[in-house]
Amino acid sequence: MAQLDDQARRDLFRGSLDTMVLAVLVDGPQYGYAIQKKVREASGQSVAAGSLYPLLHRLEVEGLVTPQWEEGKGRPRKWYALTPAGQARLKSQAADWQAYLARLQGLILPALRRVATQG
Amino acid sequence: MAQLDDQARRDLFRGSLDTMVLAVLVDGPQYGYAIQKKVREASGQSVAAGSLYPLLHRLEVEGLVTPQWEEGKGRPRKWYALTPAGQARLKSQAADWQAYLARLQGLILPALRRVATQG
DNA sequence: GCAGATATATCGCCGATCGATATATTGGTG
DNA sequence: CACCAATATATCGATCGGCGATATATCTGC
Repeated sequence: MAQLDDQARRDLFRGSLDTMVLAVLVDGPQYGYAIQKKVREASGQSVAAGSLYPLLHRLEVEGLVTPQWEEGKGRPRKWYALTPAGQARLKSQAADWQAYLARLQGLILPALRRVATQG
Repeated sequence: MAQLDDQARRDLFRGSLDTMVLAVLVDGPQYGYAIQKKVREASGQSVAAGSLYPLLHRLEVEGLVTPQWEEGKGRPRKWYALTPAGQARLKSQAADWQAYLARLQGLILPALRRVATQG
């Protein structure tokens, strides 16, 4: 992927970051820092800590995830687990996302082909 | 597609509306109201006029589209044509979008399958 | 005359994402 | 020991795009 300018990178995540985080949690509880790395690996884009932690707080307030502090060595970790409501949300949100993508592809893919032959 | 709440619709568009509008213009110049309808048909989501017209002005300021007033019966129409810069932008932006999508699918599709079997 | 579709435009509000910053612990290097 | 990088969570203000509301104007049909 080409290097995106700041605004484009910002806007790419909009609409999909919530879903990505919920999707990461399907395989079991994760803590913020690990989620950040997983999202980065999956998307190829860095998520700012200033985006992720407020997002996790929002998901918690909505009852989609539940936190669990882990005391141990180093800075304590806050593990987040998907609630049943979170699973339901992921299901509908990811389904909506798929439907939206399918429609967009019907517009963008032909446009890409046309512009490739023109310019 | 299920009915998206306001915030979800806002965020979905935020990362793709520019690209959609540029894609619509690949097939030739269009005026705002017609673009609005085409985007609605393509995406299944309504674009607010208060989103579209400022967006067209931004694209114009960036030199990605050029306007042309059409005098005639009824309210005059402002036709927008894709510039070479606009074509180039569409090309790179749509390509970035494709790459990003491909990566996301690798995360979200397995998650959807897992959550479907769980709950 | 009046409602509704067509058509463009602007305004202030909202909120997600960001970079910067703070805080704290651990491990490695000089 | 001092210092830095990585790990780890958190908050703040700035930014900026999409939104609903509103304004304006023309045409058609009732």
